[in-house]
Amino acid sequence: MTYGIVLQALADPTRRAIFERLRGGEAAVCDLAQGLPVSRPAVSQHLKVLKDAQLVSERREGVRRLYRLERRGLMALRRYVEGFWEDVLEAFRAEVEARNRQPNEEKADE
Amino acid sequence: MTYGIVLQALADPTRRAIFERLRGGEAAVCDLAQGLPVSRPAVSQHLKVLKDAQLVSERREGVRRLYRLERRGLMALRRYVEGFWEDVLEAFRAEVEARNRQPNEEKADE
DNA sequence: TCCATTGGTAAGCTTATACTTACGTAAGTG
DNA sequence: CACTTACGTAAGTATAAGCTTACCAATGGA
Repeated sequence: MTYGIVLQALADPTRRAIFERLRGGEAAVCDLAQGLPVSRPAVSQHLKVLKDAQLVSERREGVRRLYRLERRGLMALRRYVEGFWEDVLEAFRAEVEARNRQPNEEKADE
Repeated sequence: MTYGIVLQALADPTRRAIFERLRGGEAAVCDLAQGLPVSRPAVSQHLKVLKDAQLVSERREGVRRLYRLERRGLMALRRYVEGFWEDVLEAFRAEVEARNRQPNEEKADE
């Protein structure tokens, strides 16, 4: 049920840019803000959203706060997508099979 | 690059409800609207967004339009998530390994 | 202690978005 | 040919969401 907040968090392009930037390892807020077309406070706000979605975590080091990827959020999203994917594949297989069985009578029972 | 529109489409709870409802097979717009707390036109608008994201497809049958799950959109999202997931796991493994190698000198090269 | 760096938060603005009602259209039915 | 059913779209509105500037707290030198 927590994948909703994850999807919402990743829906924003700026937030995705931050998230994907952290693939390269942890980074401080000011570093993230550089290279983005938005202000540093905006980045802070985005990081809060990502953190609430458990997509990133924070670690203090002196004055700086280093953000890194956090597995939980992505894991939740992954579970959701994979589960759905299985269903879709299964439905697809069933449909193909049904079509092969009765190639000329698709609407037999309607 | 098309996963952005998919994420945005699935970010909305009502849209997710429609999407998940279609797990059970194809359904017409009016059927979808029943069981949702929004009007039928709202459902139509949501379906358009889902269709643009290639998460659903449409089929006409008489007056009705039957919507069903479409694999492309979910596939794009799946690729994105899986790729990211691999990276995260890899980073995690590398970190654990580094920690095991030098248990008392985490900040050796800083 | 004073100042610089870092970053979170508040307040306000502006745009995006999800909703509504009203309307037009296409396909079946008497 | 009316009439009904099922939908999409247009127009308008209200709330959400992302951005900005201004401000405050905490840390680390000089």
